[in-house]
Amino acid sequence: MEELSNRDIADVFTETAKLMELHNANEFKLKSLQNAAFVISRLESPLIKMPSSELELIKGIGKSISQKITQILSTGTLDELETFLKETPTGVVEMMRIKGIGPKKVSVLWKQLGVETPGELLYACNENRLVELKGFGTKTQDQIKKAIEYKLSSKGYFHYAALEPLGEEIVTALNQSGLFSNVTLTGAIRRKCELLQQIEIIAAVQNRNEVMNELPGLKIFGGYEVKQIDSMFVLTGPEGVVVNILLSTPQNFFKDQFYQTGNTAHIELLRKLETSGSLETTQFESEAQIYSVLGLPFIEPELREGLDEVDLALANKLPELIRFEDLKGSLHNHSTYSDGMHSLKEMAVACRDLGYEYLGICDHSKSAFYANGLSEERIIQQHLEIEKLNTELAPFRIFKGIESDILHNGNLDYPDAVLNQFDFIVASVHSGLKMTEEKATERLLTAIANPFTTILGHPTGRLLLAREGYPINHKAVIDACAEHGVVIELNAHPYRLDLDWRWIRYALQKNVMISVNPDAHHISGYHDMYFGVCVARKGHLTKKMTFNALSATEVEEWFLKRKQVSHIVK
DNA sequence: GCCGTTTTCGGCCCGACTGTTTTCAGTCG
Repeated sequence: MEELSNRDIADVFTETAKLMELHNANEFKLKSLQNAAFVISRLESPLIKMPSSELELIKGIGKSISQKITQILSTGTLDELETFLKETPTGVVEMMRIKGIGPKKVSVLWKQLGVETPGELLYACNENRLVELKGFGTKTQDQIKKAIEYKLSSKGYFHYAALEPLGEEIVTALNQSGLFSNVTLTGAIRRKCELLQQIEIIAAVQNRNEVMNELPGLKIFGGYEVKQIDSMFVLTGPEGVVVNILLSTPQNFFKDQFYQTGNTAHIELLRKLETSGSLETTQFESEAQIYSVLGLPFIEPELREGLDEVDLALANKLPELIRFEDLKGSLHNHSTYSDGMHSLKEMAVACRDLGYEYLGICDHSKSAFYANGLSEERIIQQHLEIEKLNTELAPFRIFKGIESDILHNGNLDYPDAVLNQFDFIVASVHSGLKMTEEKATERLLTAIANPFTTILGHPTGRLLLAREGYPINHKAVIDACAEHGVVIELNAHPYRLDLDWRWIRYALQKNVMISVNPDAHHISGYHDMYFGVCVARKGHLTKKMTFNALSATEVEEWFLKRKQVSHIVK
């Protein structure tokens, strides 16, 4: 074992004191540890060289602490520390390392908000949950948010939504620089993968040497660290964002775009179709031409994952993918009735102005106390307001929905008589996220079988780069939705994208419709449906099978039919 | 838990800073 410095020993005491504070241990006991850490860190001579009998002579170190020092020197840790660590979720310990929050604030976040990882905390910041807590405010929330985002990005992965705007901005800047004849995104960002490690770009230029010196100096790359490997530039931004720019030529541009976009498996599958080096010798005018030479229709970038897209293309059975413009309404949105930022009317008007036919308002149900879930009285109040707005904004239509918590036993959150007052119900899990797969699946199956359930909300509860979803048997859940005519939500929040796109194919096989829901807590949240469409396309979703690509009339008919079923079953 | 004596228990490291307060609590180095 490496020799422990005074610094290391002090750190063990500091860490222990922090955990003691988190667990509300004796204030003065932990202060003595803090004090010991302070004294030790300022000590000139290394404790490891000191006879243990002399430890107690140091001011601030008594009998107990000198024994602790001895233990640290021989084992590298402390019994107390280990005990506290066992009693604390690792994510909570990690939260204490976030700059700006210490044990007191972490304790509030953990105990009052139920937040157990930095990722969940980031999500809570985005949902504006912290500002209401005592001792917290907007500035603290912003500061925490920034600190966590930085931490996450330093791990090397980014949410698609975090990099896409920058990617587009760089492509535009490169185009406008006049240095290149053609510029495009490639790789995972062009395939619209939900998580990205970098922004990949191809830029075509006739004379490579001309741009070599100029590219790093472009204004948009101010503050970037630049490395050049052959014809590839690797630029690292101040926030840790990595941008790879591959220099191509006008002649090879589409070929390079093609090779760089599909993942390795996709390219391998296509190489098998290649006859006598047809790709090597030919110059192409477009990517579509490349596929055509291979005897295939154009394969959309989102599909180039090396699954069965090449077989489908060979059989001419590629799906016609859903487009963002196909969406006709937005279901599952929040207002100030629960934890949204805008009033019902503001949400409705904004939705209408974006060109949608309808809005499904789904505030939280009563069990979601943290989100100001609706009591039965407030539901009545909200419904009156919706009716008034429906007259005012016609033909725009607001559907009365609720995001009903799925309770631990799988039941919904209101009695049937109350559930019956809604046009539709999104049933979601928000608590008890640590069930076994068997229990979590059983819970969902019960909720799906409930005749009032219209849409199953964010099926696994995952938060990308932040929290694993609870484990579920996807096939069993999708089968149940097929059996009971329940629509599955593709929650389009860029942290969720849940149902995972890899399961959409199975849902489609079972004839289960998918609703691309923004879960908007803010007017700007409607845009998230775009990210939902990105991954929905990866999952081969079509317009026909997209629930909110239906017109207001069709959706209304579906809701009515579904409600009739609930009466028959009863 | 440790210290320092008013020798047996009461008070405890510190100054700056920030953000949330309305007189202070929490964090940092």
